[in-house]
Amino acid sequence: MALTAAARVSNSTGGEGGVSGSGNGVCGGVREHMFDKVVTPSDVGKLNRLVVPKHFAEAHFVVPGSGGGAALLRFEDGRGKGKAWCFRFSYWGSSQSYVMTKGWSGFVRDRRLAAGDTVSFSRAGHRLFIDCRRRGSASGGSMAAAAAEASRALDDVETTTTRRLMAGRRRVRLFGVDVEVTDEPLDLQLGLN
Amino acid sequence: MALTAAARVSNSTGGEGGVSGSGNGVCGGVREHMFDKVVTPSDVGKLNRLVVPKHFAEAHFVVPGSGGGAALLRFEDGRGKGKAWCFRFSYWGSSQSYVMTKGWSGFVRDRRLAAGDTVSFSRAGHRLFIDCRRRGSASGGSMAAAAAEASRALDDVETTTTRRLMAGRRRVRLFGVDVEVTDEPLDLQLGLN
DNA sequence: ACAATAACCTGAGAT
DNA sequence: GATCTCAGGTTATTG
Repeated sequence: MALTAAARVSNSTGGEGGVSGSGNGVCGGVREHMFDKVVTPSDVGKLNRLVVPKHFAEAHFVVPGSGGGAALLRFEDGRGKGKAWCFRFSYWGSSQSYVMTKGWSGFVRDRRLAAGDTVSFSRAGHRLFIDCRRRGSASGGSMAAAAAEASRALDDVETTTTRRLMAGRRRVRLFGVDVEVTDEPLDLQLGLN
Repeated sequence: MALTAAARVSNSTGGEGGVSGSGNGVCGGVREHMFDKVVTPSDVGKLNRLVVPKHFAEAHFVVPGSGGGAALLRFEDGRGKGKAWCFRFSYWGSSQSYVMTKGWSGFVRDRRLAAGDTVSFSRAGHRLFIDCRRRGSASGGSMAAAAAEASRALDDVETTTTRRLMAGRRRVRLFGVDVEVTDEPLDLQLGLN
């Protein structure tokens, strides 16, 4: 029952599940799209939290069984301005949903995020990125709208079928690599901005 | 980073800052006012906690540097009925504030404390007292309203001017005496009622 | 299950 | 304007 289950990347990788550390420097030259979400009024309102659809959360961030621990995730600004955002990512058992809490409202303010806009999450290796676009605007990212939609649907199927199997595992995967769970506060492990 | 920093009274007193152990028994014949607080709706609501203004907390209860530890404090009923209340006194790092938690709601219920009422903390040596009065009522205690006001103002000046100097000290003062910090749970040191 | 406790977070106002 | 404080929220844990 670790309250803050910090995730430290280990080298005990098994099967890597993406593009990483191939031809480029350390890792993370290739930017791959993870998922989009059209934000709701609640996501940009006074609740100060973004609900991350469960299938996306479990597919891309963390697998249940990690103790419901929280994580401080750092997302670089997708526009490449060097700016970064740290969000607290956790699971709310009461509502059975994954959320970004601390830090989220800052992003909403800064980027003037409004209901109907789309937030887009992507990564390059272990580097995470966040970006957004106005409602009604074209995808504009690395993926066409149709493809994104297809990908989302695929995610849905995949996660719903595997969720039960995954639940209860002790192993933790974060961003496609094996991680170990510790009790140390995350602030010491992931630098805040 | 001790979570529960217990305070044990030692005899290494330096300059004592009040009236104590003069002509009466052991100590604590003279009742001196510490501070008042007009309680907010939150203080008497379902949050079950009393926010203790930082300058009062640091001036009268504990000095930062003790590790943010919690303490179980025993307050005798100011009306002298032999009744006593034990409150958990601690620091909430997230909101940077001192609070009374466990036990507080019992006092609120028993004394029918309502928003706008005033809680008054005083002491006689090491014996702590708590009392309250209805909103709009005169001071009514052992001290005239004017005197209480003056005392309060003095407290204000003292604490605001010395706060910066006090912050970061290693020494700990509790109720006017030097104390040493331990990691033992306080429940073993201060008896509950 | 529920209530009490503990901890965390943030906006607004004061300094 | 940046920092500090705190009222009022929230979730989480415990019994």
